[in-house]
Amino acid sequence: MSDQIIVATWNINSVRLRQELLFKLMTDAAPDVICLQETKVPDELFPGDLGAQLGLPHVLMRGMKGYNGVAIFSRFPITIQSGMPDWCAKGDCRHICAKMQIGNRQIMIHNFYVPAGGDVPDREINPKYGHKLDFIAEARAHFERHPPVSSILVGDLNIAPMENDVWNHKQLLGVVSHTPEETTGLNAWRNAGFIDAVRHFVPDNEKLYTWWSYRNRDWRASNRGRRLDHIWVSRDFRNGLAYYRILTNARDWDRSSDHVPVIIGLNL
DNA sequence: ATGGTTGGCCCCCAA
Repeated sequence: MSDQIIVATWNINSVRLRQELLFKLMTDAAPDVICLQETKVPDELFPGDLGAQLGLPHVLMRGMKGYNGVAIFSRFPITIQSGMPDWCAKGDCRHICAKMQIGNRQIMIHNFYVPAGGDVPDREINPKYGHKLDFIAEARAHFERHPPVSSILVGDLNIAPMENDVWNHKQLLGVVSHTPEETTGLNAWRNAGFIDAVRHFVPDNEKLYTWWSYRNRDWRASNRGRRLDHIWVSRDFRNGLAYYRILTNARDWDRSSDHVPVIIGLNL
């Protein structure tokens, strides 16, 4: 017998402002696990009973004042995995790792918020870009030293790695999120032991987006999207991949995030 | 080449 677990990832862009939208996510996708990025709230101010109200009572969070912040809501008990690296020694809140026991299987869930990287794709001029490249290089090195098993890695990775992960490949080659340095780095990280769970289902020549800028009058009409939000699974989970969903309609939810939820069903 | 919008917080920063 195999259990199926449904995992969602979403850059919610302030969990306090948009917590009501999580109930829509529950209605539409019935996830067992929700991983959030950009919660933008210190732990002591995190909405305390939100998880219980969602029916996902096991909650881990790592937040700070004003920006960054990640959280995991789960239907099943989870415990934090301690001893993870402090990426780029910044002490910021861009990663949380949970262990989950389902039956006799122990599953690891990594929730990442990769630095956006600023505007100029040159680390000499723009330290944020250097931070981003260093972050993904460290993450790659970590998973090469510790190859993932029974692991799910999700998050806003802030990189659209493939040509059809952006609305115009040539035009975005010099734009942070789609530069060759970033896409090469992200692919190397993934190849440390993961499969792109969404591209597992969707051919490379098909456009896929999870983010549309706020700076468009009509995001759906212009459709200048990028696929910045990802779900990867370790190679031992390949045969368990059951389905994926990108909740594009969430971009039209009331006061929406600029990112939409990405979901997979995984048979364990 | 530029501007466009949003959230958090304390007036400008990060995205």
